[in-house]
Amino acid sequence: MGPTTTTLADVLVPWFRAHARDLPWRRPGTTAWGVLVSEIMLQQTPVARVEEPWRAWLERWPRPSAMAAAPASEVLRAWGKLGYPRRALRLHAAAQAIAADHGDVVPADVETLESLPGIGTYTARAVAAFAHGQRVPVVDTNVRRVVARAVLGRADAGAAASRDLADTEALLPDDTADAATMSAALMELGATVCVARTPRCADCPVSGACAWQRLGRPAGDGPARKAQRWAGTDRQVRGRLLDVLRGAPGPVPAAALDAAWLTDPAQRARCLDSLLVDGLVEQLADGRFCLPGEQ
DNA sequence: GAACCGTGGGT
DNA sequence: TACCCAAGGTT
Repeated sequence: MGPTTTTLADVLVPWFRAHARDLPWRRPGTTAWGVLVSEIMLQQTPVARVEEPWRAWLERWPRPSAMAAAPASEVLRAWGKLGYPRRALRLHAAAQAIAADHGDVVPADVETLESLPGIGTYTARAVAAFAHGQRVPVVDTNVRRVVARAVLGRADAGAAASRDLADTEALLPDDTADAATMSAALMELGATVCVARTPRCADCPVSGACAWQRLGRPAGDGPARKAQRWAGTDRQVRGRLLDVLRGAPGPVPAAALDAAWLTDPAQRARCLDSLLVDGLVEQLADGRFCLPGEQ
């Protein structure tokens, strides 16, 4: 054994205990189901927009079996405008699988979690670590950015790679409980201090050990991400169509959807078809359209 | 690996 | 105003 050295975890774990935001899904007593719901809602959606819907969901559907019993239409309405509604559909399907195949208990095993709809590399490990206390690396966009800067000395994380898991696993303390806290701390640092656009290095607990800082904060290689377009995209049109159906009490005539996008009828038709393919919309025998399972 | 999938707040 | 970005997953 050589001389003991201060690790990133030695600094970040205490920092997290002192500075962590009081988010509802972090409170004692939160179930694994509650953690899973929060993780799905937080996929590409900011924390501030998730807090209220999360509370409402857990009150209405406190267990997977409760949500599994609800029609998909109600799940989509409760999802509201959180975005990417396929996430809601997959969460509904995951709840049905958990209720039917796992005794209404959210699995703790990463592989089993990954086999559920809508649960990928990140979410499976987040649930394993934050809900079940396992010592597994949890790598999201925040963690990749913190590791890129503090450890690798780069301005930004590149594209996600399989290597990310090993890079992060190396930072976890041996103690299982501390490892989960470290993962939460890395995410918290990336979300509140080591942010993408204008990092607050003056307030950073690890700036003294940061490789990017040591190198003089070199600039990145330009835009790491492609600009997201929005106006006129299929995503916008699909959003408009679904918004009509969410706002209606039941099935609507085709004309109601036509009115939602007059700019380009061909695009509107194509988007409606893709929503049908995705299972986000259904058509009744009488020609009207509705949310799935509604009738 | 890249494109696609919503929505809205921050700068 | 435009553009950036957000606790990703699936194809």
